[in-house]
Amino acid sequence: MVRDRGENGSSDKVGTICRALRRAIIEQALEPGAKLPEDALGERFGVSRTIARHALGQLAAEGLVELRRNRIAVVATPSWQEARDTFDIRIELERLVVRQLAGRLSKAQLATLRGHVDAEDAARGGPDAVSIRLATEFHVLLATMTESPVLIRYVSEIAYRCCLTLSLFSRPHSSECAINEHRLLIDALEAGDGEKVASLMHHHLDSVAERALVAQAKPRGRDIMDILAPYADMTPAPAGGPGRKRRLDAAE
Amino acid sequence: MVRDRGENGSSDKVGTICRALRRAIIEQALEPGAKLPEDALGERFGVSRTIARHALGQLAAEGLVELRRNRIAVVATPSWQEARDTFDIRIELERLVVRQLAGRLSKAQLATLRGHVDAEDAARGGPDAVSIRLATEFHVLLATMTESPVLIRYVSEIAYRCCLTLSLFSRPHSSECAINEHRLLIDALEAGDGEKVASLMHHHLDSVAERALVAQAKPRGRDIMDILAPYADMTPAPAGGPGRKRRLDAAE
DNA sequence: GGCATATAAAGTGCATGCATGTTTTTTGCC
DNA sequence: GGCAAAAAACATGCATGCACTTTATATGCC
Repeated sequence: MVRDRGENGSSDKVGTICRALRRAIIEQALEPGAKLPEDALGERFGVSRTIARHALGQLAAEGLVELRRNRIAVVATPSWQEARDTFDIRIELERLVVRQLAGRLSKAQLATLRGHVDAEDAARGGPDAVSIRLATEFHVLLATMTESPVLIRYVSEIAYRCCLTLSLFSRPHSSECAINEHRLLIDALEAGDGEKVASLMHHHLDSVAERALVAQAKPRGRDIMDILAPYADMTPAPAGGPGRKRRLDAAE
Repeated sequence: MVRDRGENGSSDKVGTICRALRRAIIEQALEPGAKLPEDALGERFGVSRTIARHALGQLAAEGLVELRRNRIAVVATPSWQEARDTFDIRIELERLVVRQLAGRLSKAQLATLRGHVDAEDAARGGPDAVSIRLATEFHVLLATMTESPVLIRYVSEIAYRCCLTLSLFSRPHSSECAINEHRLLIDALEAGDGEKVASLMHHHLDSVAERALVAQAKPRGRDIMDILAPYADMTPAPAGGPGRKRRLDAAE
């Protein structure tokens, strides 16, 4: 019932593409700056450019994609400042979530949450991208339990944006402590002290942001100039030239 | 510079339509439930259905429009519960805004704000719709001064949704006190105590919501059954039949 | 050979057309 | 005249086509 209302409500084709792209983005299969040509998307998903275009529009409204007139759409590349601001908003929103949830979750819901954290635990050995996605989905799951469509939508949206940001700024993802914090959060929710759990959430998100955005004034390398700086004085090509697939994509 | 990034970034045609519709909605020129056929919009704005459709998609993403498959799009009709939730979110977001702004506004900015409130004052005699719009725009103006694109976007979006809600639930708009609260807010912002002004904002929005949503369990009449209840036992038609223009529109 | 310019390729911006589904009107029946 | 079914009108869902802009490639000049 409460479902949907995250997409636009239009067809399912647009929704499908949105979901697929969203997931690809937050799993870093599509890195920030990666090009998203309408034709390619259309062909890939078996629809016309019209639909692909519409999907890109939705994603742009969510802030996951950047649309520039007459230019190929690209995965959004939030600035450090935007990242910081986004986290600030997220903190307030998620404080609201847990305050509404404290002491009001059923046993089944608590079990669901703990199950999810177990999944996070299980994914610890695997690729970073999956860990980040699962961590994000934990928060979305929490929001879903408020059953407030508006809150669900905003938390999801902003959590995905934060996810994108994390993939941009923090390469060595340290999710171990985060997982533990998720467990503490669930316990506090069960105990039921609203302010206590709000404060826990605040510190949790604060430290996630901190771990990622440690006083880094610039993105860690999305800027082509930064990436190339160390190589600037190397000789043109170390003979391994021809086989190099032209696969830059991200960062143009 | 910081401008835009509220639309989608695509053409300007889509943006123009979005702006126009948004304004029409928050001024109640288009009431909740009003139909928005693609052809009509396209013709009105001199574009094809494709563009009108895209614009509707954007507005749906903002929650101002409801899109149902194969059905004419309509202006959103938020439920009472959604309205309450929306205001809760808004409170947190705007507390964030004023906390960031407290003591940091230039003289020019303070003057701009006071000028806006003067405009609100001047509009007191006029139509309710304009008062509501101006009050909403005051909050958007505040958000803009944070220069945080993310915050600006979310506050604007949610303020417009609240605006829509207000038009739905509170007919006798009592904006006089709100205007005064705006002045107090500005003074507190100038003084610079972040927590003080956050608390002021909290109470301001709380009372706005309260004035509008006073324990009303259902929308004040958007439901056709409610509207018709008092008339249910009247005779079919009091002879004034033929001339009645079929102008229901809202509430189908 | 290096750089500016011209040319081709690729991509978006947008309107139009047809298929399909929904709403209203008309028709037929009682 | 009142009601149910059929048909017309209406509206969306989507693909395709063309014009225009940007980007990549090739050409020509020095």
